[in-house]
Amino acid sequence: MKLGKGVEWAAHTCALLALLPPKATLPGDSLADFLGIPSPYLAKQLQAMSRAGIVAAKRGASGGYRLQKPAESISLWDITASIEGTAHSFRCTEVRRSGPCGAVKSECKRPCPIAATFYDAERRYRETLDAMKLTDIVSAVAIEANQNRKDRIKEWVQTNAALPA
Amino acid sequence: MKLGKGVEWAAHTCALLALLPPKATLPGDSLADFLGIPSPYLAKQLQAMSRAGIVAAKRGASGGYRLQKPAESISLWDITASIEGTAHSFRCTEVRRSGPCGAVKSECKRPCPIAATFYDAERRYRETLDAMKLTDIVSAVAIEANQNRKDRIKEWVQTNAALPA
DNA sequence: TTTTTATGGATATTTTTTATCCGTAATTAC
DNA sequence: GTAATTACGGATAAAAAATATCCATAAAAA
Repeated sequence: MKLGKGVEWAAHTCALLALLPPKATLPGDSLADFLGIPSPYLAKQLQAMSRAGIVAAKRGASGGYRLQKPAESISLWDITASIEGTAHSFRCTEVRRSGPCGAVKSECKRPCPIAATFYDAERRYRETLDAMKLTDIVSAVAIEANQNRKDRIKEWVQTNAALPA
Repeated sequence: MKLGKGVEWAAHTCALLALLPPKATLPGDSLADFLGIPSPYLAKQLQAMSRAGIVAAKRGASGGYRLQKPAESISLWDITASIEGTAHSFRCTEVRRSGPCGAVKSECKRPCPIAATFYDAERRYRETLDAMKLTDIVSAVAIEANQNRKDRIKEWVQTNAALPA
């Protein structure tokens, strides 16, 4: 059971976008530069989040990305789901139906108890991520950071962000 | 986030082994046949469960596999962990440390709040699977099955299981 | 002694992940 | 209006992981 590293990138990207003044945007290349990750690949995650309605993309000069919703209504699950999808982690191939003693359809009205337990576990996993909002992440990160770093981030944002005309 | 299909196979295999009389064993080939899955690959999962102390393997004629512990002390998490390992699903590459505004070591004493949330979610996932014991699975499966299927399974077990001399 | 069966290693195949590139469209700056 | 900037979508390629198989060996029973 493994998540792609795009999830980590996407989450940190959103945490950065949450610091932008309203309506301001940051280009994909700048975001990748800030995080020290390959830009063309991050672009994929950004597109996915754009399609999911998490970020708004603006083309053209002084374009880029910004959050499309208030940070308190974006959860870590929203971000994860936009990158990884919402498919079940447990793939039930209905083994119980095959083999010499396979069950017939009438015995399989309810989901297999093994699959049902995994789905329940996944639901709890999802709920935990969904309870963590982008605002919570930003607060937690701010607590850890020292003043010097906060200043440098602020300066970097002012240098790289574009405000609409 | 995806689990290999070996997990499903391993779980159903254990559910079958739980029906054996004490000390009786079932060969790997028979287990694969019962589930209708490729035998050489199931052998890998059986070896993994053997190393994890979930099943006991007995070589030689009339050998095979049986549960090594009482079914009530084997959980769905035990089985999953033996096949998939216990590594975190979220891979934190400490992105916060890199880039032009990367955090210094003293700011990273606590785990990144993003990673911490994932670890918390994983813990709940794990706890849910750990609460489901093999005995619970066997009971749940028995409730769904009709009498005819139960009889056929019983017959199949008697035909294929080997009792020690 | 022969047959049965698990073990561990090696290998092959397929799928997924990771990563990059490019032509196009949209938008702003000049 | 023109040129520069930037996102978008598709195509592609390289790397890694999952899936699947085979074989030589060891162990144990018949």
